[in-house]
Amino acid sequence: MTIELPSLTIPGVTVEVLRAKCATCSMHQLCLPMGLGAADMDRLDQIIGRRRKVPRGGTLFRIGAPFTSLYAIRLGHFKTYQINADGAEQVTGFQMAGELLGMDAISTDRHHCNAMALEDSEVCEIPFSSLQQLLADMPALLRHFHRMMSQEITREQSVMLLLGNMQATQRFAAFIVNLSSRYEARGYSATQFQLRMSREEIGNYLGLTIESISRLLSKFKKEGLLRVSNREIELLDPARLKAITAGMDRCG
Amino acid sequence: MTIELPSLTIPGVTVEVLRAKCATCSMHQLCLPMGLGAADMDRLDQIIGRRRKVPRGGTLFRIGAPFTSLYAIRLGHFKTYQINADGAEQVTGFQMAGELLGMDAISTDRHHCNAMALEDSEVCEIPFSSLQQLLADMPALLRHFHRMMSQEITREQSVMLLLGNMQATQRFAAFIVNLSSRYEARGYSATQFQLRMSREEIGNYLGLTIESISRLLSKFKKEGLLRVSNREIELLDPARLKAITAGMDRCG
DNA sequence: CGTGAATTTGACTGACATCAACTCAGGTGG
DNA sequence: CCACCTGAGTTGATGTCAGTCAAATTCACG
Repeated sequence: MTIELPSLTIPGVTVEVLRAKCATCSMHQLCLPMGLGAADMDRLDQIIGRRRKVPRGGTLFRIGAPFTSLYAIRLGHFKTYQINADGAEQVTGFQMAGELLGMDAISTDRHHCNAMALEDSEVCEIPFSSLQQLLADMPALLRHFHRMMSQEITREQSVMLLLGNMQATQRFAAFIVNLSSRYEARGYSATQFQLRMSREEIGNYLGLTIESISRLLSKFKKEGLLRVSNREIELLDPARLKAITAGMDRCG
Repeated sequence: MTIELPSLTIPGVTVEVLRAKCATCSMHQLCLPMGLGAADMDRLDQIIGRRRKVPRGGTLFRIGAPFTSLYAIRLGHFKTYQINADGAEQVTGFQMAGELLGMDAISTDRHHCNAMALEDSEVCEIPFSSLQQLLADMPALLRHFHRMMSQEITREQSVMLLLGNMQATQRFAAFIVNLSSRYEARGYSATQFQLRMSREEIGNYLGLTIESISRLLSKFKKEGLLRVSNREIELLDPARLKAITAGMDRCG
């Protein structure tokens, strides 16, 4: 187990999490926050299934596929998306290393969304049946697992808020700020990072068109909020971006 | 324990659930689907805390309040809503008897949304610490609890789909169809029911204005899809409504 | 009944979508 | 090395769906 990451910001609260990771996989999200003893940690390590590489554009699981495992992202980025009855996609989230995929499939034993790698990525498979047995034995792990599912619920609620009553500018600022804080939590720069997703995917996620995203990027650039070069982004005025996110910025 | 409800439709799959309910409370959602033995059922009954009445317009819990219990709705209807940084509300869901409230609070031990009764209602308090102990002992209950949390995740994903890429007409049809199937699952009429929420609350939930909702109701009425009288609604052409929901209806 | 709140309806407006043309980056092959 | 190609992204002109504003109507309740 190696010390690695500083702290994780959960909407509203900052918790000390992700401080180390398993030797087997980067499962910060399952191993860590609850101070498991060494023996417990071993048991957890043992149920972690095979690692799996997913190439850029590759699919980790599809809607309707039987659910057997959760997936912890070791490396890379994913998007999850739903397919409407009329065939339209809706991106429901972007996931990065240290996050857990597949929790929506527990309800019916089938996946409810597709998960696609945005770049060459690697995941750890966690057979859910094994995990369940462990959960029954390890209250701390159980509690943490519940926190993770709950966190996914609150994440989605924020997206509902975003889609339901924010304007385009506010949505986009919120998106940038969210990415920024997630990279920061992982020990990366909060002000400089690469967008792993296309403008189209961002637009789809935010309920906007690709043209709108492009215009918003230009606007933010012009206003000195961002430096943009292709998918490389630098936040020049994080405070103001946060203000826009919060709807406290009326001039933009 | 009394036999009561037929079956519950989860998006995509129909599962036999909710077949009976506890004597203590109408906790279909926790007691039922996993064939608990009588002894287990007793233990579950014992941890159910006091019943609590919430009058119309009353608040069950507020954003930021410490999390101690989940709440099973015995009777009545609730709405949950978030408050934006700039004070705007966003309704994140409408809940009815047999549904569980408060799961979003597990992640940080604080509530992330407000829950307000839409009519005089009654809930059972389920102290989460007691529930956790039970979960460790009863694998079937544990599995079911996970299903419920997962179901909330998929529910929210559908709302994201709705807000992210449906048109007003489609959103509203989806809303009506969703209510209809939930009432049907509870043994009530699928074609005739009361809207417990105001036009404003519907609009807020669907990312539309109260005027738009009003116009949509009128439109559906004119097209012979609905009969509407105040908050009383009758579905005259459920099949066509479902078609609109699915985006398969281009004439509307 | 009467009063205020909720809802409906209509006219107008605006934010974002759509359509279309153009630019640019990165890869391929001559 | 450069011409070409392709797909991603940008920018501008125009259209439209739903929002805003305002007034009329209905409903709920004392």
